Parts: sequence; C-alpha cells; structure tokens
Amino acid sequence: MSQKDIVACNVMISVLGKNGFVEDARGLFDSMVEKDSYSWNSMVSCYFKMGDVESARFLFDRNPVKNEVSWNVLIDGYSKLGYLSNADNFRDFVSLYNEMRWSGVCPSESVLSLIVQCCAGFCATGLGKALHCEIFKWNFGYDVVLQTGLLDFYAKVGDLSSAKRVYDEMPCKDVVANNAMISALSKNGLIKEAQSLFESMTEKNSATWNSMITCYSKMGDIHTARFIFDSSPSKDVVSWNAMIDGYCKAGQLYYAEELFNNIGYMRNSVTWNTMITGFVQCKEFQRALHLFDNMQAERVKPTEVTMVSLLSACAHLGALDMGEWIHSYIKKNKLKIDVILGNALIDMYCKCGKISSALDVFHKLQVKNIYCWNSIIMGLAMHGYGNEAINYFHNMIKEGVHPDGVNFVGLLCACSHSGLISEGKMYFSQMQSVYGVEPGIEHYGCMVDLLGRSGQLLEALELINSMPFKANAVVWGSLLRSCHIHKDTKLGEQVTQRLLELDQHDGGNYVFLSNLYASLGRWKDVDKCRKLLIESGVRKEPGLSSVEVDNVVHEFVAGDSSHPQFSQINAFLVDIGKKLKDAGYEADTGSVLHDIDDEDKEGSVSYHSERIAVAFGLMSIPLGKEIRVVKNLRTCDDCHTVMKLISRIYNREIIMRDRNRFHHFKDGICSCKDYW
DNA sequence: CACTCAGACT
Repeated sequence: MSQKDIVACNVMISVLGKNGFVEDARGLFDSMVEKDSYSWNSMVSCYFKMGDVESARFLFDRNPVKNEVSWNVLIDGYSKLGYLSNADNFRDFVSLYNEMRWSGVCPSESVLSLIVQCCAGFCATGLGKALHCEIFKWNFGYDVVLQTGLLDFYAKVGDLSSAKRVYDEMPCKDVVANNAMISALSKNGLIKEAQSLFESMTEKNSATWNSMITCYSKMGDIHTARFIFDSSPSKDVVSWNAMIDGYCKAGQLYYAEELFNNIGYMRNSVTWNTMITGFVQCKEFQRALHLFDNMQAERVKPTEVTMVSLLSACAHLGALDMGEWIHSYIKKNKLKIDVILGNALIDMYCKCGKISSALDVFHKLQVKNIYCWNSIIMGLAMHGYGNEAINYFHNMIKEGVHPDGVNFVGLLCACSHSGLISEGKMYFSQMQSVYGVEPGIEHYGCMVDLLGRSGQLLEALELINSMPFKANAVVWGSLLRSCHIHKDTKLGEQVTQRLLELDQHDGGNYVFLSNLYASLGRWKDVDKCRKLLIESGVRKEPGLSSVEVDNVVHEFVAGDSSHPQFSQINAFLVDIGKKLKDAGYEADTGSVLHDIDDEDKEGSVSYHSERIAVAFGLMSIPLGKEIRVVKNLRTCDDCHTVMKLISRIYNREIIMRDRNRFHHFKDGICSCKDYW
C-alpha cells in the first residue's frame, strides 16, 4: 500500500463515517493492510459520532500508533456524548489522562480545557490545582478559553482569590471571561464588584445580562433582577428561566407562573424543572406533581433534575405510591441515579415509611456522600431503629466519611427516639473531643429532648442553663413538652413564661400549657389560657393529615366538609366510634371538652384530622394493603390510643408519620412502644 | 449564563 492509497482510504473512512455508514467505514478500515494513526483516529471518530462509546474505546485501546490527535479524539468524543458528566466516568477519565501523560503525550489546550471544566463540575479541587501548576509550567501562552476554564474552576470550588488572580493575569479578556468573573463575584455575594464590571464591559452578550439577573435574584433583590430582565436587549430562554427561578426563590409564585405561561415557544425542559422546583421550594407539593402531569401531556422529556424535585414533593407529602411510580419511571427510562437522585430516592422512601426500599437504594449507590448517610441515619431514627442508626454511623466513620453537624442531629435524635439515654450522652460528649464537630444549639436541643422525655427534667434544665447559647423557643418548647409528658406543672409554668418572653406570637405555646393544665383538671387555668390566646390574636397552625389513594393525595382538616365523599366518611367515623366503644374504649372527654386546639372546635362529629384520613383510608384502600397517613403536627395521646385499637379491630396495618417520627400500628400495638 | 439533595422544637 502506498502512502497515497492510505491517505485515500483515510479520507474515505472519514466521509463514510460522517454520512452514517459506519459499517462500511469499518469494512474499509479492516481491509487496509497498512494503517497510520490517521486511519485509527478517523475510525474512532466515526464510532463516537454514532454514539458507540464501547467500540470507540475498544479501537482506541488497540491503536499501536497513538498520537496527540488520538487522545484528543477520545476525550472530545467522551465529552460530546455527555459522558464526563458522570462521576464514575470522570474517575476513569482521570486515569486515562494520567496514562496519556505517562506515555509522554502533551495534552492540547482543548483537552486541558475539558478536564478543567470537569474539575469544576465535580469540585475536584486537588486535580484542578495540580493542572493549573502544570499549565503554568508549560507556559501555554494564555489561551483565553483555558484560562477562563481555570477561572470558572476556582469560582466553583469557592476559591475566589485564585479566581481573581487568574482573571487579572489574563492579557486579553473576552466576553466569556468577563461573564465568568461576574458569575464568580455574584456567587460570593460581591454584588457591587459584579455590577461595576458589568457596567465597564463594552461587549455584552445574553449570558452577561443573564448573569446579572441571577446575581440580583440570589441577593434577594428581585426588583433589580426584573429591571435587568426588562432592559436586556437579547432575551433567550436562559433569561426567562433565570427570572422564573428568581421569583420562585423570592416566594412570588404568581409572577413566576405569569412568566412561565408567557414564555411561549422557547420553553424547554429547564423551564419546566424550574417551575416544578419552585413549587416544591414554596411547599406547594401537590401543584408540583400536577405541573408534572402537564409536562408529560406536552411531551417534554423529564430529566434527572425533574425527578429529584418530584421525589422531594413525594417525600413531603408521604406519597409512597407516586414515589414508587417515579422510581420505576427512572429505571424504565434509564435515567442516571447519581448521588443527588439517589439521595432523593433514599429520602423519599424514608419519609414515606418504606425503610427497606431506602436501604436497598442506599446499598446500591456506588458513590455515597454525607447527605446519603445523613438521610439514612435520620430515616432509621424516625422509625425508632436507634441501634441500627448507631451502627450506620459507625459504618460511615469506617468508610472514612467525616461527620458533620447534621449527622449528629440524626444520631442524637435516634438515641432520643429509642430512649438510648446513656448512648446519647456519650455521643454528645464525644462530638467535639473525638469527632471534632462543634455542638450547636440544635444539638443541645436534642439533648434537652432526650433528657426531658426520659423524665430527667432537672438535668435538662441544668443543661439549658449551662449551654453557651441563649436558649431559643425550640429548646424551651422541647422542655415544655417533657413537662407535659411527666405532668410537672410547676416547671411547665416557668418554662411557658420563658417561652412567652421569647415569642408572644406562637399560639402553640398557649395550647401546650393549656393541655398541661387540662391533663391535671385545672380548668380555670385552661380558660385563662384560652383567653390569652384569643387576646393575643395568634393562631396555631391547623392540623392537616393526608392519605394517598390511587396516586392521589387526599388532605383532611378537622371540620372541613369540602371532600366529595364527606358524608360517607362521617358515617364511617360514627361506625368506627361504635366499634371502639364495644372494644371498651372511652374517650378522654375531659381533655377534649376543654382543649382549645383548633382541631376540636367543630360540632358533634369532630375528630382530629388523622382520624378522618384513616377512616377514608379504611373505606378506600383494599384489605391487606397498609394505610399510610401523614400529619403535619404531632399526634395526641387520644388519637394514638385510637389508632392502636383500629389496627386491631379492623385488622389493618396503619403507618402514620407525624411531625416527629413514624408510628407503625399493628395488632393493637405501636412500633414506638408508646415512647414518643 | 438557567433548574436538584439532609436536620432539633412547635
């Protein structure tokens, strides 16, 4: 084969590949007696164009005459297929890069830019810095793209001073470099500097304007953000998305929706994600799920980000069926379960009461971060599996993950829920000395809860007085609840006094004190509390319970007759009442009569919301399937007793999540062993 | 240049 023949074949391979005839190209390639690096590279390039990563890599590995271009084609091919946005692939890719350096090939600027971009994406601080040193050593003549990549890398890993240094050393700064700098400044809250850079720029593109929109909305200045949006001469879809996100973050859903509805043909999947996420952030979980229906109706392809937001909505709602549907959707559509999506799944399963599935996802995740560990430990804690939570904590330490503050909240919470008093005390004392985590007020809060609930009220009070923080309403509230459980009115009154000094507008405090008096039959004091509550004009958060039936979440508030099956539910509640009576149950009428809880204000047939939800569940959910109820407040003693009885009388498993933890009612007993 | 995950008490 002459050199001329080889060149002709190479060109032919390239042409065939470009037109999609990859088989023919391969045939020609295989038939060549002699091949040069050009032949190999063209063939690899063909496979990448067809999206066939495996074949491309297979050929690359067997290429005996690798040159600089070979590496370029490989790396470029990977990146164009979005292959490098996956952390596992990135690790593989880094070892590939090292191999290339070992074989003495000098990377090109474009390859280096790609790697630096990846380092920014994965916050691979060490590698990024090492690359910067090498680039400096080789003296790459200040390629503007590469330098901007470095600037972006430092901005993303939070090293603003290095970002600034890179920027200042750039001999010529194009609009992209300036944009990166604006973004870096705004991420660090240096809005003034970003603003003056913006004003000094002679050339601006849409990205420049968009950066400023994000900059102002991140600072909470939504009006200026809107002003920039309106002033921008080149609005693209990113401008609209950034503005919608700004309104969502500011809690102004009305304006966000207005833009969302008016964006027109430009609307893309990110627009949908932004709006769905916005609903979730504003706690409009049902609307988030509903918007997803519209997204599907318009045949917009959901992404991993969509799934994360939807799962978060399911977690809050306790919508297990919907959550499981999303999980199977993810599998069916081969979406990538990375740490973020994986953690969203774990969190959803934990909060929907299916800890076994949460553990399943957890163990299948190859890469786990501190979020995943925190979710699973907190999940175990909420279900009362204190010892398992402690085991997972130790496994985490063994795997070399450093604990953080959130981690200890979960751990101490686990001890508290399971009554593991000495363990809780031990971990609390080890936080600083063994694990180097400074205890915050939230950890003291956990300890006050742990001590108080176990009846060590004075120790709890001592801890409050000795802690290096000013006690907040949460800490006092926790102690007050313990006073209620252990019927210590004297301390309860003192604590309430402190609470009212701190926050006169929290109606919950009056309710608590009132319940404390009611449990002791001090009705005069109960009346006094009620007057105080009315005079102060505050309202307590209304109790709200939900139950999921056929992928639809039904919400119930006491006394709300808006549900279409209201009368049937009411009749069923009366029937439940009769059956309970037959079983020997007697309502705690004293406390019910005098309770000033909002939920009890209605007439003859009034029940706490969780009872209505369970009644509806009993009516609508087929036998054999458990009833899952979510309540926004803590359940009361009376309802807890009723749930236990219902589980026995109707032979049903009831899984209820309240504000604090899970209760699994089965055969007349609860998983919390009445310690909650 | 835009969109994603966790926590004490009520």
